[in-house]
Amino acid sequence: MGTTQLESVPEPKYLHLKTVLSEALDQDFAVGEILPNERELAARFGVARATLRQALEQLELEGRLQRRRGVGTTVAPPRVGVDVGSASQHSWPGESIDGWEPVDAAEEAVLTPALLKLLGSAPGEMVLAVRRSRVEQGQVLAAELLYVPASSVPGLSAIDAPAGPARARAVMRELQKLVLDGQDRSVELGSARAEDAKELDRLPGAPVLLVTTRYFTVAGTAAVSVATYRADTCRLTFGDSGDVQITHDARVAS
Amino acid sequence: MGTTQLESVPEPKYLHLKTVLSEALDQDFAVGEILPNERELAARFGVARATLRQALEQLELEGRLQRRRGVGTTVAPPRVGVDVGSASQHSWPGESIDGWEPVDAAEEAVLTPALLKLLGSAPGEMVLAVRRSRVEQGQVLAAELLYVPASSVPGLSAIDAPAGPARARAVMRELQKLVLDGQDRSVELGSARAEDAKELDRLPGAPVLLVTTRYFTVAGTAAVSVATYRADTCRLTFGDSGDVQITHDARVAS
DNA sequence: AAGTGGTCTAGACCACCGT
DNA sequence: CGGTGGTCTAGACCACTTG
Repeated sequence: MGTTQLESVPEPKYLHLKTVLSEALDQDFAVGEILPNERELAARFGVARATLRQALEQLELEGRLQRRRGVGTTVAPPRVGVDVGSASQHSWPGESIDGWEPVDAAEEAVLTPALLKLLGSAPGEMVLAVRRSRVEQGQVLAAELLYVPASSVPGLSAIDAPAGPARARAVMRELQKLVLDGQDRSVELGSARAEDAKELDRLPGAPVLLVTTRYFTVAGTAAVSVATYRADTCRLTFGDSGDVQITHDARVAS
Repeated sequence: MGTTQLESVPEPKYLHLKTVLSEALDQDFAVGEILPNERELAARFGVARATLRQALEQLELEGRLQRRRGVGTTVAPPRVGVDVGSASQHSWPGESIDGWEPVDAAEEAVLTPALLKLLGSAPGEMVLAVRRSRVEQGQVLAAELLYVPASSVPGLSAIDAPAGPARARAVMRELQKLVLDGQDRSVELGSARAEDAKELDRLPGAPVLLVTTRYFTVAGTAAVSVATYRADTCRLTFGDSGDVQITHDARVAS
């Protein structure tokens, strides 16, 4: 008798904290609003900073918060719906106006075994790598590496544009002359390599969605794209009628 | 003078640790093999356990490791390619034999504002919720909640199967009589709710891939599915020729 | 009971951003 | 410069699995 056992399975502190914070975000904060700093929040809830951070981390993972070193923690807007192309269409990305910006093209292309397998090309064969980034409303949403075996695009050797965006654009133009026969795509969770992290304005190791696409012509695999999307801000859509909108009913900060 | 500045931008310890471990996994360990425990690993690398854990956490996130409380940390097999349906097909999931197992069906259906919006149905309307789980090779890969407005399926009220799998199966049968007019899909990162976590044999908060699908008939939105996939073990494929295989060249443990 | 990973603490210092 | 989030430490205890 006496002691009431409220929770037979006591919830970890950071999980409880997370739900409490989550509700507070819905009720007491507006999008863009800045939260009290971590030390103060921790004190307010009577936990160590590490515990508080564990809760914040998950909320950021879910796209509810945005944390920036030296600045603070702000309430994130609902995730952007990013169209990744309906699988029924089969088109090179960037054919219509959709935010893909060519960055550079290199001939080296560091090929992992996994990539070689995807390309289905002989080892030692020349493979171009085109770097592009997907920008929307001034924010970089994704960084892409497009691997193109030289053999799949005849006109490739004639390109003499200087390194940089111009060269990348030239490669894309050549590529888009090919008639696509099909494509397949896969999505998985990853963490940003240092290089991509910088491009995405995140810290290395930040969670990202890895979208791997193979482009086929009748001749075989014409190219493989590996696109790295910010997992915190992006919701990938595969719409055939793609106006899916999940909106939090949060007011906009003044 | 004297001190050589080796790294102008010193890499965080846990990141360096991660790459070291990653290489060790490729070279010195076989899939399924069990690693030394965290305390020993930390000591071996001369770091605090928390730091070691930060590295392990990311490797698990990338699907390289699997950690189980009370057991240990093992080398994970390459991610399973899980077909999520080609967007060009438009079929109810589970029409062919694909691992979806009905679990239960309830009439309550806790509807968040976001879900209501997705369903496009009037608030207060009756909405059924069908629980299913996707099992492959004895492992639960995903947990799904299928929301079905009663109004979209005429035969629904006639179902009198007892609660449990039988009831869920009956609802699915009714549903599959409807002719689909289209569907759209979105994928985003989330963390497992306690309920789903249990189903997926993970801890609450574990990273998951949230696949939201809307099914349309000519009459409008017929159903909305929210599927929660284990992000650590699953690679979602949207293949039209779906044999994408990214394999680590790791040997299988004896 | 012993051993594992999971949670939590109270501190310290560092890297970065703004003023 | 002061304030923010990011990294790191050395401990402690808890929850879980297995023999």
